[in-house]
Order: sequence, then structure tokens, then C-alpha cells
Amino acid sequence: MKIDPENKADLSAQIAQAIRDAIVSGAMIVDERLPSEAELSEQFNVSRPTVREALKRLAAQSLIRTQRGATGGAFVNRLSYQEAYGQHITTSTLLLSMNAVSFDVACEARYALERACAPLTARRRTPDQLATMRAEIHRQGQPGLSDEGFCASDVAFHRALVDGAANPVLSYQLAGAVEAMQPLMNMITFTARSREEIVALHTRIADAIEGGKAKAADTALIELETYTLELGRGVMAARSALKA
Amino acid sequence: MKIDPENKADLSAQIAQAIRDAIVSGAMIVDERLPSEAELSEQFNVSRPTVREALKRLAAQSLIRTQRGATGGAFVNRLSYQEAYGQHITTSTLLLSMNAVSFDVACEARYALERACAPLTARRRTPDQLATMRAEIHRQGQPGLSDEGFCASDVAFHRALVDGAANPVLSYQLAGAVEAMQPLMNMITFTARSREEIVALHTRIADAIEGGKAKAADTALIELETYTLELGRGVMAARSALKA
DNA sequence: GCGCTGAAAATGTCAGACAATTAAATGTAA
DNA sequence: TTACATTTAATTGTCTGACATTTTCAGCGC
Repeated sequence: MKIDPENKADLSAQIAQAIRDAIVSGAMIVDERLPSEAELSEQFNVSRPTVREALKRLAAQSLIRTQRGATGGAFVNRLSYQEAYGQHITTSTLLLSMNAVSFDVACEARYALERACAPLTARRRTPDQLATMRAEIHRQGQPGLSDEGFCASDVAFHRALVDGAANPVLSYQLAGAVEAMQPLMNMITFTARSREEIVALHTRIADAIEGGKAKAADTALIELETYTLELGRGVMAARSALKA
Repeated sequence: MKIDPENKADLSAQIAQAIRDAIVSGAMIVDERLPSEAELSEQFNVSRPTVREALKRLAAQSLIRTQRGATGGAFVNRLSYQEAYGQHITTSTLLLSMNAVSFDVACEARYALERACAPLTARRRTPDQLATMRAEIHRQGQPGLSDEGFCASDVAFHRALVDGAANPVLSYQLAGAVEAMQPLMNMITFTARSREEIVALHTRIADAIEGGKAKAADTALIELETYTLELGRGVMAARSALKA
């Protein structure tokens, strides 16, 4: 791990990569303590600030955690689902916003993934998750709800749908797709008419999930995708008309 | 952005968060230059090393890039698909290896997601992607191939399947699921018999994709999932027997 | 045995300096 | 005037050394 060849990259980046490799490869296990900053700077033959920059890089990816005090130091961190969710969502959101991803492409990806969950959810959903879905549907029907509130509720509904599959890995993978869509969805102005339509489709989905009817859930999701796409295209058309 | 309240977290973490918020919220746009390290240390009223630690945190997430020289500095980075892939795969791999995720759960997630791609791939795959799939199948049939080589080829085959959907967002989301499974798959010893079976299923998938037959591809994927699960369970059983 | 105290170890922060790199400004010669 | 070489300035990268803060633990007195 102490290799440090004659390349021109930042020393802190090289050191971070060396330690990252050790962790990812399994050479360092969870909760194992890294050498102290002073020891690392000797090992790599660099100064302490340089080592610290490397450690901060790893901390930013939740690969290590640090602890002050006598028995403190840097420890290999067990990456929790929650931390992984957070990073995945941040990355996904930026990827979408920075690369001019079209509404259509993002929408297609999201619904393709959600439809992959639906059959599992129909089999495994808990009463609790179903109750969450119903509660969010009810909230979406409230007249005073803002567009942002409607979007947030929409995300919560779909999160419950995804979590109902009772597969944390699937939930993690889909968190990015569902949550990253929110900024795009927030651009839509939901009329009373469109809210009604969406609530009706959500209700059909919840009913299908409750009855264990995977096929019906799939059909409703396809219709919801089509309708969402329609709304999105309306916004895009209005935008380009505004430009001209 | 220059808020820095009296909390007890690391200054570098607070500063990184402040800048991250500015980027994610869109207050700073792509390729915009951040103030120089000296200016930032004045703004936040901290020393330059502290600012640098904060910047390295952001660099680790590919949110900024730095450039030396007269017109250098830190710039908001356009997150490329490639960078996002890399981060997603690292995170997914660690999540799986550090949280004792069972083979079954990971496998279910992976195939659920791949099956979501298959119908799109059947419609859109390019001749090139189909050729890649065929080439990997051929490679998997070579007698001298090591288990690691077989796994790598398997990943390449499935990557081609995913990329065939021609939806970069979908490819990005699935990269984590497919690649992160590789370490788990590497634990499997592939006998000549099991390789034959897998190659046969891969061929059925490729044929279905070539013929635009989404349903047939789906069926073959389900069978492949069942078979993979069977192989994985064999390994797990052998493992627990070894322990006892 | 119990509680207090201080040493020790580690990270967090700061100040100042120098090195390396890069682009622009400047100067010089054809 | 143009082309090229040189200088200069701005900026990040790195080092040294120091001090502050936090935390554990051993030693001490009672």
C-alpha cells in the first residue's frame, strides 16, 4: 500500500487512492484503525497536511471516520445504507441537472425501474407501507397543497412503493432515480385537473398493490408514465415558446 | 453562502457543505470559478489549510476540479457520466461487501433491474451492441478461461445488454447493480457444466434481443436468475459447512 | 476502592514560507 | 508590425512548526 510512483498527480490524491484501494480490496476491514497522521506522513514521506488532505477525501466518500483523543484516529467506516443513499442521490441529482438530461430520458429510466419493483411490492408490502401510500394519496388530494408539496408527496408515495419490495439494495439503487427526478418534476405546474388524474392513477396502483395484482400495477404505472411524460412535454413546449 | 454558525463540526466539513449546497442548489453554475483559496480563507475566517481540506472533500466527489497557474483555481465541475459511474460503482461495491448483503438479495435486485432494461434493449440495441454480446458469449465458451475471466466477460455481456436500452440514466443506475455483484460472483467456481448452461441462456437472451422479442428475453433472464441463485446457494452452503 | 489530576496521544487549526505551474504582460529583434 | 523570448504575477501544491482541543488512562492521595 505504500507505493507512490513518480507520477505527476497530486500527492494527496495518490495517497487517498492507495488507501481507498486497500479498503475496497478488503485489505483493510471495517473498524480497523489506520495509522496516525504522523505515521502516515512518515510512511508516504510527505507532510502531515498532505496526509490530512488525503484523509478528508476519503471522509467525503464516507470511507473513513475520524475520532479525536488518545485512542482516536481514522477508522474504516461501515458504509450504511443511509450514507450510501445520500451520496447516490446527490450524484444522481447533479448528473441530471448538469448534463441537460431530457425529461423524457429521466422519466423513462425512472418508470422502468419502478415497474421492476412493482411485482415484488405486490407480494411483500407491509400494511404500514400500504398505509403510507394511502396517506400520501390523501395528502395529494388536499386543495391547499402547493406544487412543491405535491411533488414531495409524490416522491414519498413512490418511495413507499419501492421500499415495499423489501429489498434494500433495490431501494438504494432506485433512490437515485426517484429523488433525482424531483427537481425536474418541480418545474411542472400541477393543475387541479392533472392532480386529479395523478391521484386516480396512484389509487389504482395502491389498489393493485393491496390486492397483490402485479399486472394491474404495471399497467397503471405505464399509464402514469405516459401521463407524466405528457405533462413534462407541455412544460418543455411552453419553455421553448417563451424563448422564441 | 458565508454562513458559519457556532456548531461543533469540523470547519472544513462545514465549509465543504456550504459550497456543496451552493453547487447543488444551482447558485454556482458549471465551470464557474470559486474564489481563490486565500479569498475563501478570508471569507470564512479560517486558515488556508482548512479551506484546502474542504476543497479536497469536494474534489473527492468530483464536484470541483482544480487547476494550477495564473488563471487557475477551483471550478465547478460538470459531473460526467463516467465519473458518476465510477463513484456509484465504488459506493455500491462497498455497500454490498460491508453490510453482509446476502447473495439472494443482491441477485434479486440485479435481475429485477436488468429485466426492466430488456424490453427497451430489444427495441433499440445497435448492431454493435449485439456484436459485443455475441463476442462475450463466444469468449465464455473458451476452455482455458479462468473463473475471474468468465465473471468479467459476464459483466461485459450484461453491460452491453443494459447499454442497449440507449438510456444513459438507466445505464448509470444499473452500473452499480451489475458491477457491484462481480465480487460476489467471483466467489463462485464455474464448472464446465455450469458455464455451458450460462452460455446457453446468454445465447437465448441475445437471440431474443436480436429478434426484438422482449417476452422471450424476459423469460430467459428469469431462468438465468434462478440458475445464478442456485449456484450462489451452493457456494453459501459449502461455506457454512466449512465453518462447522 | 474511589475520585481527582495530569500526562500522553491523537486530531483540529493556524501562520508563514517556499516550490511549481501557468497565463499574461512586457520587452526585444527581425 | 510581427514573432519570439523573458519577466512577472497569480494560484495551487507542499512543507515546517507550532498551538488548541479532545479523550483516555495511569498514578496519586484519601
